[in-house]
Amino acid sequence: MKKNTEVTIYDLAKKLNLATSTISRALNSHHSISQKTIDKVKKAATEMGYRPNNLAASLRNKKTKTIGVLLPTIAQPFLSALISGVETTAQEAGYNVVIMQSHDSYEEEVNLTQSLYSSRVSGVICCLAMETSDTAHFKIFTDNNIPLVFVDRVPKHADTYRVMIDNYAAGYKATKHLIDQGCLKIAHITRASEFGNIYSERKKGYLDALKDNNLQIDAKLIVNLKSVSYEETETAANKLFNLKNPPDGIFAAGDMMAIIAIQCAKKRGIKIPEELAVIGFNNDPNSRIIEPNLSTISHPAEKMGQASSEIILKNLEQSTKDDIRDITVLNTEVLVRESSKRK
Amino acid sequence: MKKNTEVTIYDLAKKLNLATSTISRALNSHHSISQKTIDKVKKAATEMGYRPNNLAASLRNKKTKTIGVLLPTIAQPFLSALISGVETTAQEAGYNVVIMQSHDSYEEEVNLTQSLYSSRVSGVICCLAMETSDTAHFKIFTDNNIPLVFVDRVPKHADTYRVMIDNYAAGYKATKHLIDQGCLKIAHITRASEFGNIYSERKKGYLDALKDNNLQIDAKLIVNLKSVSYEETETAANKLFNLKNPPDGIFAAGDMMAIIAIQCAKKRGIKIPEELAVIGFNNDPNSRIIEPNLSTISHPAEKMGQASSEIILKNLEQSTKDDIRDITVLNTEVLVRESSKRK
DNA sequence: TTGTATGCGTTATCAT
DNA sequence: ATGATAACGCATACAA
Repeated sequence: MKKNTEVTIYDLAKKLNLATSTISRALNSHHSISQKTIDKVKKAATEMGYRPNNLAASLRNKKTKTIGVLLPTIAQPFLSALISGVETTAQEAGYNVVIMQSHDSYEEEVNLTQSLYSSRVSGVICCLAMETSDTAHFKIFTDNNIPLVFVDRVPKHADTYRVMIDNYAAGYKATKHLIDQGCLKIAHITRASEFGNIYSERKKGYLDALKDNNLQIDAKLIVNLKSVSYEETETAANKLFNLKNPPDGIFAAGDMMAIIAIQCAKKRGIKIPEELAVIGFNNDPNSRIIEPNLSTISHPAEKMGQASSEIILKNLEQSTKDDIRDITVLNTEVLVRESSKRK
Repeated sequence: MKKNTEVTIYDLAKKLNLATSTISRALNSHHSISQKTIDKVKKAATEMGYRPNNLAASLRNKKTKTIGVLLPTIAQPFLSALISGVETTAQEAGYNVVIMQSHDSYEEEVNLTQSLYSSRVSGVICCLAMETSDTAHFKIFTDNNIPLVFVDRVPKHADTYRVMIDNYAAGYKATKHLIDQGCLKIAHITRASEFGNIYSERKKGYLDALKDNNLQIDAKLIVNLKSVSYEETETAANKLFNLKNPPDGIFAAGDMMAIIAIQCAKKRGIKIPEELAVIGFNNDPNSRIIEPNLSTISHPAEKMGQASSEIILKNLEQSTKDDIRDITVLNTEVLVRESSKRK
């Protein structure tokens, strides 16, 4: 039935006739304090309803034990799984996670980096907004020795940690898989992004796989979407199917795009995978619900989150400043399901 | 090229020959400071690379401008949409959001409430863990005037804000819809939860709809799942279909359960919706990908998040302590799609 | 309109 | 093993 009374270490000190410094040390089980005192203090603390004030400790210690996560949105299977990985790992280490959404806006992202800095987060994990090309606003972190990890959508040039997959190799593998199924006219549906390199890397893989297998590159078979709205994707798919020379395979840079293309094809009576083999990217839950089940590229979202957290934590725990700003590349694999399995 | 130098208001004061209090007020655009001084201070601040330290301000003000969100997991469409709503609203008001996952464990939930309290969050939004029956660990918030909102999975008895849907009415509506389609033997697949009342409310609605329409209640047609794993749900569905008297309609308390049931039925050649009409709950993205498209109950996740945030914010902004711990009930509606549309 | 002084709750340094 | 005290960066009551 305690009310507004915030119990502090002063109250404990008064009650036990000890100094605040002793109380503080006892609460932290400092080795220089006798076990007897530690027990006594902790007992009194719970009795009096003492709750440590992290704010004060953080101010004093100049470290907050919270990791800032800045990403386009939470409401996307890949990103929410990534956050989940970040959060679980951080939580185990006693760190909190604050999350901010840029909504894919450069301007919001800039503001939020300020806000993260002002909150004195111990480390930052960021998946860049679609709009972002320039990453100068992250300099504030590196300048102030705050570990920074870019994940998935990473800048091309940056002397910071990066956690990613090999998008080029994945794009190549996906395309090669379709070729192995006998596809000769493979379309590519992707997102138009001027700067983000993940889609352009996937496309590069696609192009090289075609080249390496002596397949012709047809610009009409490459579609760049401005957004992944249902309408826009559907329109694009229909345009592909209406070509004089329609595709017999589609590599979509995301599962939703692939799924919409499949739905679209089915409406037109196109047989999948016989007439059209389709492969997506990400392994969203959706990919196992669409019929036929969608072949796709696994994307270790949760693991990427964990890896990012671990880099931050390692960097924070060890005082030895290693300036290795290295790149972590996680594996992907082709998941073959019914949408592309011809043999 | 600034290094470890943290610029504080002291530095600004020294530089401009002003008192720290003047600097502080100027930075906050306090009305008692001349515009000229305000401009001068702000200019110097940006020049010197000053960044406010929220930590210090929070300690001083005894308010952190952060909202704590405690829920089972992030990686679920409904919950990530909910968080998104919380976060967007909070962000607009200049509040941060820290997120913690209980992983549906009571023990973790208890620990995390402590941790949230120690972080001195300004308010708390919580969706209870599946395991949680007793909510005494939240008393610390109400005792200390920290606004607390339970959302979706709320405790039955609690003098705190609650944001939810009318699960009873929704269950009733869903069942009534199937009855309207001519179903006579309607099964109900739900989650076994001893305490959480959302599933039991939905079931109550189901039962009452049957009664009100003079349909017999058959215990064999009611399935309580321990988890929503694919395997367990599939087994349960098959058991239903193997009954002497199999159902001609299914009301599942979640979309995934409904989807698995549909997939299972299709494998057995059961025609949907002609032989079996199915309706789910939540309106997950998945529900529009399964074929036939799944009828379901809309669940305003994003809105629930917003509403929760707004309650916290309103409570924080106004100093007038209104002790109205009221319940916000949001609307749901039946979304009729192909899986249940018979006429 | 601006300045002085103090406290928010901790932890760390230096002493005892 | 324990104590006294300063400091973290900011905001406010009070004074001028």
